[in-house]
Amino acid sequence: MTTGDIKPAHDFIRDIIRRDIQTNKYDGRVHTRFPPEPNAYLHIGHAKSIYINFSIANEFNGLCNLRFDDTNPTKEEQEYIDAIIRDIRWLGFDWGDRLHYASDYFEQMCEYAVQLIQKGKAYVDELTAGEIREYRGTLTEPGKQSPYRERPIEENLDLFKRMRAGEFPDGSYVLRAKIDMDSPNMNMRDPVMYRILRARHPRTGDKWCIYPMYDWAHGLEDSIEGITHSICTLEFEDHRPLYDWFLDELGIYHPQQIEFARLNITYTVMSKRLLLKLVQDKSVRGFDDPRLPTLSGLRRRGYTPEVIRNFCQHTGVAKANTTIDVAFLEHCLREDLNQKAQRVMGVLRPLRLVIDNYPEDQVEEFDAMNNPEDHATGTRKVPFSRVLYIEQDDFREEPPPKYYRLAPGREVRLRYAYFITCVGITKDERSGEIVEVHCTYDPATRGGDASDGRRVKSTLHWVSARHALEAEVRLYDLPFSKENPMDVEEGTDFRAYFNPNSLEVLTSCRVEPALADVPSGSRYQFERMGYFCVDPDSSPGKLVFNRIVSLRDTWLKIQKQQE
RNA sequence: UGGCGAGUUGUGUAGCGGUAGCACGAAGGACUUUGAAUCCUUUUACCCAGGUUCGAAUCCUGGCUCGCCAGCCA
Repeated sequence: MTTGDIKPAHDFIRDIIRRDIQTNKYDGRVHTRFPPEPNAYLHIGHAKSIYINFSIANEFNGLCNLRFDDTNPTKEEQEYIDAIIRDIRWLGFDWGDRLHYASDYFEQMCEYAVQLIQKGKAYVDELTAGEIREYRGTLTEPGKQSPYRERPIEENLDLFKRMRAGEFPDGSYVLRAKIDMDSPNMNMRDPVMYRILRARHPRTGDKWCIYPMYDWAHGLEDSIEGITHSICTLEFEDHRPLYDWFLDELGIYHPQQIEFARLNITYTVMSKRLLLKLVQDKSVRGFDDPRLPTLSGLRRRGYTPEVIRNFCQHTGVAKANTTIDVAFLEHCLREDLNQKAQRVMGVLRPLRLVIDNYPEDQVEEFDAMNNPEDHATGTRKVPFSRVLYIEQDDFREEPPPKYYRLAPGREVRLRYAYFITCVGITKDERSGEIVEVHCTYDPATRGGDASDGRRVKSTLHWVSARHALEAEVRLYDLPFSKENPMDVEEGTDFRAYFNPNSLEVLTSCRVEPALADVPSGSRYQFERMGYFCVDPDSSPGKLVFNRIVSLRDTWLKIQKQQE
């Protein structure tokens, strides 16, 4: 697959928009928006929505707004506003001067509410929350009308004014739309429009003590901003008749809502509420934990914005609920990083290797390619000496079938350096653990080629013990052990499937000296091991890398087959 | 047993009355100074049953299955 290709974007949303342009429905205009509630960090599911809204606007010469849906101050915080802005910028999207807030429209919304009251289409109710729930009926039984439903218009006007003025305690009154308590659509059974809520709002402070409900506010926000296509997720499908009702009763500009299926990925959870739980119970270290599908987590892990954009583009847009295989995300990662990441040698689990016939004090430098996918990146020098570290996995005393790496008596290549042959091992007398491998090298293979045409079956990465830098490497595995962690057995919680081995910290890794001053966030391929990103915890004295993703590993597959 | 929506290979997606395509995955092979990358080959699908039609994944009818909805959350 070539995720870099430009797909002739053709999905049901773009079909609708093309049709609307042809019929001149909105004077040919296309104006979308991404409307997050600032109550949590964004995750890759949001990235899909962001991608759809911004790229559609871009494709059709339209605009896309960023609008915070800040209608519930009990859950929303400035920290989230800041994080969301940072994440969308990082993804590479720009909303120009069109950063809006639902709270900018509170006054206008109140005026609309008064209009509805005046039309006899809204009333102040004083049923308790519990009573409202009872009166609403169930999915199969119709609701009952509130005894306050037929209050005179003047009284409603007065009460609503006093609700706003702060004359009543929290929860004592609500403003409800007067629609249809018998509707088979629960959303139409006189939904609440305003509640009394004394909470400090991140932007309006204590100015308001009544706040609009999402269902009331959302359609108005889109209308006020002149949005043409209000793209949202499937669960809002049966709210659409309600938005339509509000807009039509008010007689104001009417965008078209289009719903698409939200993104799911195997072995993770894609819900703000659940991600918050993992953070709160310290299963992970924060919203930016590299195991989480949050944008800040993926960024810290080492994802590039391009990976996420490609992924979003190629997962498509549809109305059927689907779950993408996490392997596809990893594919997108490797595809991008393979092009971009500088190659380097790093040993994760070091095993001492001594070249018996190499002069004690000699040091050589070999030229290593920075990126074979991009020769313009040039080469660097890698020091070589008598004592090296190789990967523990790259030596077996008793090699299994199809194992090509180093074993007693076997010859392999050290990348860019020499052919070496294993001539012996040293074991710890007590534990029996191999502590050192002894080899001889063939000076005629300098640079890694045998002039006599001799071949070896494998090439190992290595670092010079004297020159290597110590590093910490954090290995990540899937955050959950179950394909769908939401599919919980009774009495358990999705956290029962949290993968306790999703983080493994290796503290005695060795990397080549070229990595001495790497900046936080830079990405490398440790040859044969995977892609790694410098963590913010890293410093020149104490390097810390996150493994972004391993390389595809054929040997691992062979081993699994052999089991 | 109310309403809304959705069913194309293991996964995701195309198709819009005329040979079911693409990508991921999987399996095999070529190449290889990364068991990577790259290249080649193979593999499996139209939810079911009727109907319309020369011809149906596509249109019609009926069923089945799955998702969402009973916050003063969004």
